[in-house]
Amino acid sequence: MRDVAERAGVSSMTVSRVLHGSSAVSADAKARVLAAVNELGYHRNEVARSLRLGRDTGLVGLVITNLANPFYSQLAVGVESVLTEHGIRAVLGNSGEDVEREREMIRDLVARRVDGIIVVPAGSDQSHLETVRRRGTPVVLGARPPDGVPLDCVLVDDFTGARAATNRLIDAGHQRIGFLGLPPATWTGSERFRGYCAALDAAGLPLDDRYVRRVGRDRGAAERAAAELLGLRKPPTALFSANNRNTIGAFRAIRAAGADTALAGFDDFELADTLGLPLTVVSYDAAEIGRQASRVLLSRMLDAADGGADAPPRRLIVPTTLIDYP
Amino acid sequence: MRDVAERAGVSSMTVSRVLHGSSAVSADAKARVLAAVNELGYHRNEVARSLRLGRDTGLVGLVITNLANPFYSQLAVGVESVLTEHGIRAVLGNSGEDVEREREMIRDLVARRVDGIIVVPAGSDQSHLETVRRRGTPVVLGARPPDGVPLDCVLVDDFTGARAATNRLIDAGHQRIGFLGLPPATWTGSERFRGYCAALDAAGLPLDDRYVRRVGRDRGAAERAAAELLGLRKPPTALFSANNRNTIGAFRAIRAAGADTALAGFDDFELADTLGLPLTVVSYDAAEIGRQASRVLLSRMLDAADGGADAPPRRLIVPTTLIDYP
DNA sequence: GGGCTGTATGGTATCGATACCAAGGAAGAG
DNA sequence: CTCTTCCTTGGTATCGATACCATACAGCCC
Repeated sequence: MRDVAERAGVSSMTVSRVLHGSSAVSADAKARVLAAVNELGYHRNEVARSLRLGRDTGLVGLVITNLANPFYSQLAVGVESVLTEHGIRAVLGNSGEDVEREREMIRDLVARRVDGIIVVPAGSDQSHLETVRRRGTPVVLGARPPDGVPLDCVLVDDFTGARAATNRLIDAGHQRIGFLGLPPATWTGSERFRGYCAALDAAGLPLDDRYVRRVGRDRGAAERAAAELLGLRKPPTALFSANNRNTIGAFRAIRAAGADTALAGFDDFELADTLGLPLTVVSYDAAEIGRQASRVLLSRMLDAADGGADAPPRRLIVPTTLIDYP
Repeated sequence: MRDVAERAGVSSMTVSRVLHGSSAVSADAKARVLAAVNELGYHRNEVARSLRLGRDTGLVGLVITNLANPFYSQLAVGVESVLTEHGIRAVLGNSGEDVEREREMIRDLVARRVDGIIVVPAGSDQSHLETVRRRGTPVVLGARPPDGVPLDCVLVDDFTGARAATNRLIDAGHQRIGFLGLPPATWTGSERFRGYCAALDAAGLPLDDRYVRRVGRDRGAAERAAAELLGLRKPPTALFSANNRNTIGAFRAIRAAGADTALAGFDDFELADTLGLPLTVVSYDAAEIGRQASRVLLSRMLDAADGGADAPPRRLIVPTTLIDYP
């Protein structure tokens, strides 16, 4: 910057004013400064700027449990797109569902003085996130709810989506509908099961424990569980599966058994239209979770910069839609 | 830091030394400092540190063309995993295959004084990347080769993979093998076509232009092109498709036609084993590209810190393997 | 012309951590 | 006992940009 000032024949203050664009500078000086900037290919040093301002690094932390999962990578795309519009960059962290790694990453991001953090929390202990927020760095949760701490979050409408998919099966005349899903300890697993139950209940159908299997995220386990359901003396005529891995497992079991069991599942996936069986999926825009989380975070960052009020935590819900294949 | 120094009854220099861990500090002072750090929950301000050092922000830029594509998100996972081992974080940019956005992002990353940049270049004009490198910020290309500039890169072995897949078809006795692929202007498109040609050539089979279709990345277009090939008077008995979208399009066309055309394709994909037709795919570890790119970048960063030598650009190749489904 | 307002510009201190130099103190050698 | 040497510690300047205050000068009114 000193070089630019010297070349333009002004002081570094004038250069700063031109680049920052705040106070009045004569047209003449401004032109000379801009010319010098161009000639020297000068960039303002953002590190020094941040240090002086004591805030506004223009960086936001993004901690995700598993970036290789298309759901989360789309969420990241949504985050990146909104932040970029505001001249902010995301600093990436992949926690691999490990709370300890998440904790370290958050600690590191705070040391780097990021202006805010978006995190898909790996576990139910979120005390470190609340600590960070209380110290003045806004935190927004994506895809999973806060647990005992007052944090903003953006969630998929798991309950409504699961209920709608189950209703689609009920409307088609099915009365014995199996459930293939995640352990109830996870938010998503519990909400989707709740939607399934609510649909049965509203239709006056009984909830039969023999038709309910919790298998985790593993495709093979889902396939075996679905095969078991199909092998019952009085098998379900339809299955609702609570995520795409389970849906694929169920699909394989149905095809292997040569059954004509109807299938509906949470999560769209790329080849859903190519499998060759009728299939209903609950679809939603994963990037939208990221976009909304970013917008909430940006507004919190503005509040924080104004020394602002501690508004109560917000909970935003991204809607789902049903898609029927083929 | 001043607070910590005061509480521990030492100067800020001693605190710095304890945290940085370089010079000798008495066990007594060290203990008092660490206690004070714990009590106050102090983190070193990385912004100030970077400014003082004039380098070593501990940040690396990662500019990707399309993070929503599983190939690139896995590449990002590989990058992140290696960088994290070294206490470095990735700053994310999603260029959307737009050279202008890429250029702006690179400019921004330089202003933020990142220690290095990994980029999947969006276009053939890479002059801005070379400019950055010459100014002292190491740059490594992922998944696409440098074009007229001496940059390091990590590539998939497109040629060998395509040749091996085509050979698999030839070994099965096929003599009329169609090609479904990307426009030759892209590196990947050209290399994979070259592999296909080399396999035919080595087997003494003629290259027949009527069996070659370039369709881009669109699945529908691939499906139509494959249907055309199958509808020829003397249709190919096997198809090689140059990426997973094309493979899926070809699969749909084959199934729709009720043909028993053999199929081999570049890129593995999640449901390849569930489609129910025999299929050979060229598989590779996308995360490995990211890991290798990170390692090359780290070694360049060390060189740069040592004021080091300008070693000639390196080109690393990630191998492929054939997988036969089912 | 004196005093006043307002604009354009420069000087200086500062953000927080660290490099460099200097100095205090203890231990060991002669 | 003194001198040297090592070990530990503190003071000060510095990285680059900006907030704040001060200053210089032009234009205006009475």
